[in-house]
Amino acid sequence: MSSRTHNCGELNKTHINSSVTLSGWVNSLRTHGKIIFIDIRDRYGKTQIILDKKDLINKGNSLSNEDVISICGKVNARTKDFVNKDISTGEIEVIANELHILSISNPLPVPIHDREASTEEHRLKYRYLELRNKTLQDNLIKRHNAAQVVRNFLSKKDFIEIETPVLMKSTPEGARDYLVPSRIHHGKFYALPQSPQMYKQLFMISGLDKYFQIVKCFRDEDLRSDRQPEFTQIDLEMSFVDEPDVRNLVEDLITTIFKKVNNVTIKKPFPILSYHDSINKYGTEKPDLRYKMELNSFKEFSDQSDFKSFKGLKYVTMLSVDDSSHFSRKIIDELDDYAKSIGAKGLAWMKCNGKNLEGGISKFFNKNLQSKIVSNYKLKNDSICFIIGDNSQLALKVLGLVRTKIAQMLNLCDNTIFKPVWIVDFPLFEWDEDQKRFESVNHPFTAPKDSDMEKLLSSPEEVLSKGYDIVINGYEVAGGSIRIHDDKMQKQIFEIMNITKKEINDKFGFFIDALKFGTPPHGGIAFGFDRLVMLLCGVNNIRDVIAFPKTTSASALMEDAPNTISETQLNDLNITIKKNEEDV
RNA sequence: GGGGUAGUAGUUCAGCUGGUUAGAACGCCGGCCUGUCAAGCCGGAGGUCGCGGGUUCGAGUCCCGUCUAUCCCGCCA
Repeated sequence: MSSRTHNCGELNKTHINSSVTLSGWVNSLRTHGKIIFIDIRDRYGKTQIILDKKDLINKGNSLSNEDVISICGKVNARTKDFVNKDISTGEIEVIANELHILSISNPLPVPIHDREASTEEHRLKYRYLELRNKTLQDNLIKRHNAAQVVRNFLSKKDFIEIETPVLMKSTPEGARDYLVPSRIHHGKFYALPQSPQMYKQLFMISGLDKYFQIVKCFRDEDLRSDRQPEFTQIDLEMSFVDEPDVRNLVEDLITTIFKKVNNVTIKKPFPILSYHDSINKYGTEKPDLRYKMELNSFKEFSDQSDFKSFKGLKYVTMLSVDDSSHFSRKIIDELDDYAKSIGAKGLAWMKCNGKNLEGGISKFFNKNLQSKIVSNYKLKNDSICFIIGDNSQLALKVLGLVRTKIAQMLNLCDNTIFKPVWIVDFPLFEWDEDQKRFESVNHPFTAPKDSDMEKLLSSPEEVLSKGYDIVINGYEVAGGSIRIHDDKMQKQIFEIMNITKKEINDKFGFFIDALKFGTPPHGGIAFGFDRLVMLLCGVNNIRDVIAFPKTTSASALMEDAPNTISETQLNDLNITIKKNEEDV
């Protein structure tokens, strides 16, 4: 009775006069007294059903949207005037002989066909209903397709997918771990993996020279529109490779995914940008190259001006935009507020009027200096310059974010265009002022550049790494490195990071031991799979490509997680919950 | 931890400088209707204005606090 001969999206002229059974949801209902139209829907499409027999009409009058029904009937050609070009089955309709009501739906708390017409709070609470929405279903189908392409592509290249533990050891470096208390070992905890980093390197030591996995990872940090606490990586590692080998493979993989899933051709090889250049030209290590608008050092000119706020500052950077007509005083003020909200002292500006500058801080620059600026930066007539100065790289960072904001304002972000870029030559370490020690920029297993080995002890801050990120349209889509495969070097890196011998031994001893038993040179990369799917779907929110996402406070509104647990459960784990001061 | 935005019917919103009984659309319930496809027409039900304080003769509206969602900064090796 509830079986179906066809889905709701496949009937067409070739099926005319056949007897069919369709099952699905009542998408909409149009009652006309002696005839009722029902659009029946499943994930494949919609089909119009006709009820014109008395007993069926009685039954049909009791239906409402989202009831689940099954109908048997005959496929009928629609006359020309009644063809519906908007749906795949629009040339036919099914005249019902039988109508079975399989399930009655309550009125819905969220509309299904218009996702915008409902707050996210509601949509997440009733996510299973929102997932009836076609766009969201299409996103999940695209996600599936991308995963299939990855598995096929890598399998053909002799990679094998191996699962790694989800309950692992907590390590001190990196993001905050999600922790799982042990029942058997009171007072001890497992950590959920931030990535399977050490396991995949151990596979290389095992001789499983090409590994990959599509795997959930967990980081207990605050969320963003492109960041969830649990997320999926395409993780891969290979032996006997150097940077170009990994880059070639990854470029092949990415172009294959975009071709097969979206039928988009991306040119190879991808451009390569050093970390240093990326920061100086775009103020970020994840530049969006769909638009140009590069940052320029302005220090040379600001130092000569009478503008005291900028004089002698270490970083003064300038961004020029061609058409100043988009920038009313109100818009400039908004950009200024934005720059201030993210840490700048302010956003200075000047407009180019032929050979001279006007408005904003232009009065602090004499005419001679003004024309030098115009010719030096080849400023176009009617362009506008935005300038930020600071004694730290914050100036670059903020102007980089202003650049992104302006691009959004000017609609320069076309989601059907994909501009990948490799970011390379990262520093190996950065100085952590709070902890007064060096920390890894990537992770502590990243190899230093061969040419920088001598500087490792004398000036660690100058050492570059064999790390690489791939950025597409301003999203960090993948990151990886060539790893250290020498135990002494690995130990040395931990020592430079001022991790005590005991801690190295406790946390990483097993791993450094493993490196001693014949470790091939190896390297790899991990993709943020959710972000990749975001790009494929043309959306800018990670929740739109995850079936059951978390909110920005890391809770699940539908099932209400996280939740409190019973005394019994706590007792099993030998855990007591501390009372807040206010509660006492 | 910090900043911005939002919270009024099942849903999305309106509600002016504080002033009778808080409105609309969609949805829901009842009725009419043989060609609609966001069907149409008539009628009806539906509200602790997120929560807690305060100011006031009077608060959806003003003030303070708080919660939730969202965007951003910090954070995310």
